[in-house]
Amino acid sequence: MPAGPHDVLELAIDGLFRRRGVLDPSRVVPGLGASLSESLALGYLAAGPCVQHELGSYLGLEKSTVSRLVAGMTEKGWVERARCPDNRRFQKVVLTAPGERAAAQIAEATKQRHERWFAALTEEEHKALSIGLPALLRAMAAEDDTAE
Amino acid sequence: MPAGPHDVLELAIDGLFRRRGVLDPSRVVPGLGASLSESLALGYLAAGPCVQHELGSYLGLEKSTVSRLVAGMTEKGWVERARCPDNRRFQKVVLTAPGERAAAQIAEATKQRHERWFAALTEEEHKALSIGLPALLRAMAAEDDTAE
DNA sequence: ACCTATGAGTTGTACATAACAACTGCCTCA
DNA sequence: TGAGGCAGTTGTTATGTACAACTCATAGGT
Repeated sequence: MPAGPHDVLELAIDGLFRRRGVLDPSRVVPGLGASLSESLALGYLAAGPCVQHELGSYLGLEKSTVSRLVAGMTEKGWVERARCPDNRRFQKVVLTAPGERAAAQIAEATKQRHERWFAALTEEEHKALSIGLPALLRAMAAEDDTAE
Repeated sequence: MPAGPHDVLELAIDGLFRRRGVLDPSRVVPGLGASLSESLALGYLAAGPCVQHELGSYLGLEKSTVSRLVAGMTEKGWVERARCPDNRRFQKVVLTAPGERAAAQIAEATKQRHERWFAALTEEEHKALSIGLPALLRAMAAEDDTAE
C-alpha cells in the first residue's frame, strides 16, 4: 500500500513524541541543567528583554508557572527581574551575562545538531524539508488560531 | 538573510515544542482521558499484543514507569495483563474491546487532524513533506543509534 | 479625588509523569 | 544445582505544570 499523507505524519509525529526526550533542546548542552522551558525561554530572551506575561504567551504557560520558571532562572543566575518603573505591575526579565552565555551555548549546540542531521540528508531531501516543514507548521498554527 | 538549513529546523522544532500541548495525540479525543504515553501505547498495542518491556523500549520509558502505565490502563479497562505461560517472567499486555475502541477513536481523530493540516498545503508542499519528513526522522534515528 | 474593576504577578496546593533503587520471582547455563 | 541475570513491582523522590486565592498597581467613570 502506498504511503498516504496521513501515514507520513503519523510516523513522523509518533516518532517525534517517542523521541521527545532525545531531541529536547534542553539536553543539547549536557551538564547545563536547563529544562525544556528554560531553554526556550533563554532563546527568547536572547533576542531582548521582555515582560513576564509575554514570555508566558510565547511559551504557552500559565502565569504562575512563568513566575516560578523565572524565579528558578534567577536562582541560577541566568536572568534578573525588575519591576518596570513606568508601570509597576510589570516584571521585566533580562538575561545576565551568564544567562547570555547559557543561551549561546544552547543555540550553538542546537545548530550543530541540526547541521549533523542535515548532513545525513541528500540535497533533494534537504530542499524538500525547507519547503515542507515550514508549510506544515503554518498549517498547524492556522488551526490553533481558529480553535480559539 | 536567506533561511539556511538551521533556521528551518530551529523554527520548526521550537514551534513543535511550544505547541506540544496542542499537537499532543492525547488531546485529539477530548474526554477520553488518555495521556500521551497511553495514546502511544494504545496505538502500538492496536497492532497486536506485546510484552511489557517491548512496550517500554518502543515508548522509551523505564520499566517501572511502564509497569505503572499498564496498571493504569488496566484500571481504565483498556488492557489486560497476563503472565506468559511459556515464560512466566513476561507480562503479556493485550487490548480489551474498550481498549480497541479507544485506540480506534484516537487513530481516527489523529488521521482527521492530519488530513486537515494537509488540506491547508499546496500539492508541492505536500509532496515535499512526504520526502523531507521521513528523511529527517531517519537522520534523527541514526544519530540516536550511534549515541548509544 | 475616590472607588471599583481589571490585569500582572505571587503563593499555596494538588496532580501527572517519570526516574532510580531495592526487591521478588523466574529462567538459564555452567 | 546453584549463581547470575532479566522481567516486573513497589517505595520514594523529583520535576513541571495548572488552578485558586491572594496582593498590588493602574485606569476609568462618577
